[in-house]
Parts: sequence; structure tokens; C-alpha cells
Amino acid sequence: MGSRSDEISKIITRAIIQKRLLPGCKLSEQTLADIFKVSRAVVRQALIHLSEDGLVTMERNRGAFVSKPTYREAVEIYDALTILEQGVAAQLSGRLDTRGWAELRRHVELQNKAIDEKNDALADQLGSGFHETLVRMSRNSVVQQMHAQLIRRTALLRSLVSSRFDYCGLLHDHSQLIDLLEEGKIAEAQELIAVHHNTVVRGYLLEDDTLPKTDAREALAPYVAQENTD
Amino acid sequence: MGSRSDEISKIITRAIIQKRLLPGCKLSEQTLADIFKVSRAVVRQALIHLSEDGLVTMERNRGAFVSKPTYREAVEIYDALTILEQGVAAQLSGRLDTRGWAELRRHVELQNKAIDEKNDALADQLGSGFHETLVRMSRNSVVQQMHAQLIRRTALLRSLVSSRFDYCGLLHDHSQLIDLLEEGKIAEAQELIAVHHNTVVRGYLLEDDTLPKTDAREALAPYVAQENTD
DNA sequence: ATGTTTATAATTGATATGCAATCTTGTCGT
DNA sequence: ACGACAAGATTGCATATCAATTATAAACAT
Repeated sequence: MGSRSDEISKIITRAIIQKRLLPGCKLSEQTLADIFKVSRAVVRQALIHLSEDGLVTMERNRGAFVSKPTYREAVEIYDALTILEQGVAAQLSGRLDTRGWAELRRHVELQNKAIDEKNDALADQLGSGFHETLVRMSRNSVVQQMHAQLIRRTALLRSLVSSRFDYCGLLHDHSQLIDLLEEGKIAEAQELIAVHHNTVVRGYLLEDDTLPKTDAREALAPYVAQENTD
Repeated sequence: MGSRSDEISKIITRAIIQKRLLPGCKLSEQTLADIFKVSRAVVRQALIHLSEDGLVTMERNRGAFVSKPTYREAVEIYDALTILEQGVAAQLSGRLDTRGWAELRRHVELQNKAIDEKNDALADQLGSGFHETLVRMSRNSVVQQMHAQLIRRTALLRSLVSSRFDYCGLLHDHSQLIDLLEEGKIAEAQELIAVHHNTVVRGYLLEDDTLPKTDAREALAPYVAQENTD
């Protein structure tokens, strides 16, 4: 694949997920080309990639912007996540090896530690990571990719809300979910997943406007110096 | 969006779905640029779009080819379809208006007619169409788009197999599914969906090699003259 | 004749530049 | 204050070019 445009789209993705590039931010082709020292053609390829991921919206003759999802889209994204994870849960339930359950529990512990240390960014990342880990265990790369894309979009959503999450409640859900799955209680596990996502999306009572405007040039500056800052 | 590259990727998508462009076919940038009378840059954008849809595979410094899914991928795709449709079924069950059920039943009838008239291509299309209609009723455009993408990939899969389908059996499944959903029997509906897709994928006992090589130039010729041939 | 190496051609990845169409902006006049 | 208009910026696309890589063909040795 187009190595360079791939790298660039990954960098921009990171910037968006880490809330450095906020929804609505203009992504001018020439500006990005200058920043990354590439031609406009490469930038365009990266932007197309991003727009198909839903992170960027391209308007004809107007340019590309970091997507600004509506509340409805937020609900749809979480419904889609619910459907995928319910399906994975049904496949996994009772059928996973010991190492699998252990990895999931380890994940919960890590997030617990992050919360104790008040490392919000890390807790956030681990929160999504739990769901990704769960889906990875289905060993279905098609489902996995769709799910990863949805998770990226939820990161975008979190840029739009001020809501403080009840991490403890959500974390308890994760813990309980593992128990239910290990015991083979599929229906209850699925219901828990639905409630879990519903809780999250309900926490998104939106501050639709008045989000600070970001400038692509300065937001991306940290990524340009050393491009391997995970 | 890039109007031109969009049109081109749609045309190529149609050509692939209609089995005019077969898996493995080389999609040379210059050739496509000549065919559609556009620059290579536009072709590249279209190819990137297609590769993210899974219909085209790009190999670095080698070029783009119509994807040649493995059997494993086929299973993953149908598992993903199962998960999505089971989720939609759960949401829809008992909760859809009369017009909705009517539209689904009409779909089944149309396909019945197509089979009677031995119009295989149409029956094929309507077969996928039923699933798409079902998902559309969820009114979740995120799920809808993911599902549509999977359906496109199943069309690719059908290029790889000789299997003759038992259309009657599959059609009966569709009919029965409507009944189950209307009666609110979620679990049974979900099981039927799983079995249905399993039946299909098991029909894919592959003729991995020896598929006739197609040439992009002649395969796409019909689409160039009049670009609105649905 | 077969297999290996080498040289040539073709293709991709990327850049630079130019241009028309469109959008944004800022000014001006009312 | 408001709308019309002109100047400037940006996008979308085309063409031309170049290095790097890969594919193909020819020359060579076995």
C-alpha cells in the first residue's frame, strides 16, 4: 500500500483519537502537505482513507474536516458496537481457553490501576481496549476490523462531550461480563453489553456547540518531529 | 467527495459484482486511466477506495488486483453477516410496522418469480437484496453500511465458486424468517439466520484455482460507453 | 535443452506545476 | 446594516517527470 499516505493517515488518526484534532477542524490539503513534507496527492490519499473510516468528512470543493458526529450517529455507532459484541459474546461464551479469560481479567486490572493513578487518558484507552480484546478473541479479522473502526469513532465522540464517566461502574460491567461469559450465560451477557453501551451513550448528553477551535498545524506539530510516539 | 474517482470505483465495483472482473485480475493504473480518460491520480484514489472495501488488494510496487478471498475469509464474512443480521433481527422482532413486513414478503415473491423465469443473475441479486432490505429496516445507517460492504464481498465470493445453490431452500428460509420475526420469536429467528448463512458458505466448496483470466480493458468496455447501466 | 545471470522495459510511488471551477473573504456602495 | 461584486485562496483534475522496484527478455553457462 501507499506507505507514505498510510503513515500520514495513521498519524492523523492518532491525533484525532487523542483529542488534539477536534471535530470541525479544517484539514487543508496544502497545509498538511507542508506539515508532512509530501505532495498534495499523498495528502488526498490519506484524507480519502480517513473519510472512509468516518473520522474525516470531505465536502466537495470545500475540503476535509474532522468529522462532527451527531447524537443520532453516536447512538447508531453504539448500537452497532452492541450488535457486534453481542455476537462475539455468543460465540465466545463458555468456549474460550483459560488464557483468554486471564487476558481479559488482566485488562480489567490494568484499567483499575490506571483509575487509581487518576490517569484518565490511559483509563480511557484501556476501556476501549477491553472491548477490542474481547472481539479479537473471536479470531474473526473481518469482525475485528469493523469493530476497531467503530471504536475509533467512539474516540471521536468523546471529543464532543464533557461528560465525566463513572469508570467504576463501567469497569464493574467488564468484570461481570467475563464472569457471565465464563459461566456460559449468554443471554445475560448480551443484555449486560446492551446496558453497558446504553449507559455510555446516555452519558453523552451533548454540548453540541462551543468546542474550542483547533489549528491543524499546531495540533500535529508534536507528531512531526518523531513519528513513532505511541 | 472526489466525484470522478467515486464514479470510477462504483463502476469497477459493479463490474466485480457482476463477475465481469474476476478475482486475480490485474488493475493497472495506466490502463484504467486510459479506459476512463482520467489521470492516474484519480485512478489511485478509486483503487484505494476499493481496497478499503475489500474488493481490491493492493500490493506494494506491484499494483492492484481484484481480491481473491480465501475460504477462511469467506467463513469470516458470513460469520460477520450472521452477527449483524442476528442483531438487527433482535431489534426488529415484533417491533416493525405492517408496511415493513409487507415489503419483505414482496421481496420474497419477486425472487420467486425470478427463479421461475430461470433468471439466475436477478435471483442472485434479489437474494442479497432481501438481507439488505432487512438490515435497512433497522434504520441504522452505520450497521447498514457495514452490512452492504459485506454483501459486496459475498458477491466476490460467488465469483470463486461453481456451486449451484438450492435457491428454494434459501428462499424458504427467508419466508420463514419473516414469520418468526413477526411472531417475535427472536431466538429461533437468530438460529435460522445462522443456519442459513452456514448453508450458503458450506455450498462454497471451492475450486480454488483454474478461474479464467480476465482482462480489465475488455471487461470494463461495456461500462465506458454508457456509464449508467445498472 | 535447461537453468542462471544480466540487461532492458514496464509499473508503481511520489513530486512539481498548471489550470479551471468553486468557495471564501473583504471591500464597496447603497 | 445589508447585499453585490471583485480578489484571493482552495479544491479537483491533468500532465510531465523521476527514482525505485518489479517483470520480462536476452545472453550466457552448464
